Amino acid sequence: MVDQVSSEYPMGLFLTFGAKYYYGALTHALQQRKIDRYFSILLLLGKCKLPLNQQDIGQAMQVDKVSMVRILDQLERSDLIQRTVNPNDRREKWVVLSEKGKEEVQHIQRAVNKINRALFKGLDPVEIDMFNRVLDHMLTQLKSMPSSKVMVKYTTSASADKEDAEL
Amino acid sequence: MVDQVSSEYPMGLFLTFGAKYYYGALTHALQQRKIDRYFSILLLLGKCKLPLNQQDIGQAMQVDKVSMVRILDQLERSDLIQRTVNPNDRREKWVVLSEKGKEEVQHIQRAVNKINRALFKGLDPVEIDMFNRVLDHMLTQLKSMPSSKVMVKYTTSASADKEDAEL
DNA sequence: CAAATTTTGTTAATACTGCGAACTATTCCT
DNA sequence: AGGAATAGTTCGCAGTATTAACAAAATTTG
Repeated sequence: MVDQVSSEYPMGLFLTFGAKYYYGALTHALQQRKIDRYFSILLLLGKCKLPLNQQDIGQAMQVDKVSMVRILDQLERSDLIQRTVNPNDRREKWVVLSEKGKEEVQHIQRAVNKINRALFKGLDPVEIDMFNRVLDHMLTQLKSMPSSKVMVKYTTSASADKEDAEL
Repeated sequence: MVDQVSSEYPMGLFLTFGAKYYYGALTHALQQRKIDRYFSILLLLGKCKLPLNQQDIGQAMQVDKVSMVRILDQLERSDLIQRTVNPNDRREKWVVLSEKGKEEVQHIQRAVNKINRALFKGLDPVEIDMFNRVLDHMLTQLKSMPSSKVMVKYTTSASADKEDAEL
């Protein structure tokens, strides 16, 4: 890995590394559970009070509607979510967590909290706060730039884990 | 998009968003050039004084050796790199930029510099420095955690660009 | 020195994901 | 009422990560 964050390389490279390692760690932390993907979607559903339709979720997660169908099919097959037709607009389907889904979200949230804390271990709260604000600023700047579509896909493979260690 | 960086969600989600937007912007900035992928690999080849073999590159970029073959096949077909057998160890192939590759790297580097600067526009240099150090710290922490393999894939599609704007 | 093991690069087969196009059902618009 | 827009779906394509197996070369080991 390009061993240090440097302005000579695309910042996106280091963000990619971070994302990759992050989901690797999160998947590892949750490998005893059934769920191994779509953590953020489940968290979103757990947090949102208002019912969300499929495209709401897609927009929040930056996933196109076709992929969203496939993802929700999987989550529905795993009994983690349910789809119900919005009676006020019968084109829409509301997506809600099942009981089992709510259960899983608890575990996901705990793992996320743990890893998020571990990320910043040893840093000053001021630094953490500044990091979050700068990252926010970066995202805002990036969104304002002209852009070509880029897909980012995450897939996990159960094999080939690194040996265990303490979070 | 989950509208603000928050510790309630996996940090990896925001890193993913950033990476996605970043490469979208970079691809857009370079769409007049032939090359639309593997920017970081080309930059690495441009910066490294010592010759690199395929697995060196893979390790630096966190890409497995099979994928690296395919990527380098593409870059070689596009005349951006050349592979030569290391005479001291004839299993290895050294990967070097072609003349055309060196030319492209100039453009890539300019675009990267421009976008990296734009990311941080309006921020204090102290903040930028702190951001980089915290990101570095995060990567170090993440690498020390137990992990399952996670792939990150980037693909670009020329269509469906956002309308142009100033960098 | 010869045989076994390791390392580097490669190919083949499989699986998954994002995308565009086309389609249905429903709602909105005029 | 009729046409346009919207939400979700299906299908087929393209691109990529993974595993397994393999060849060639180098290293280790007995």
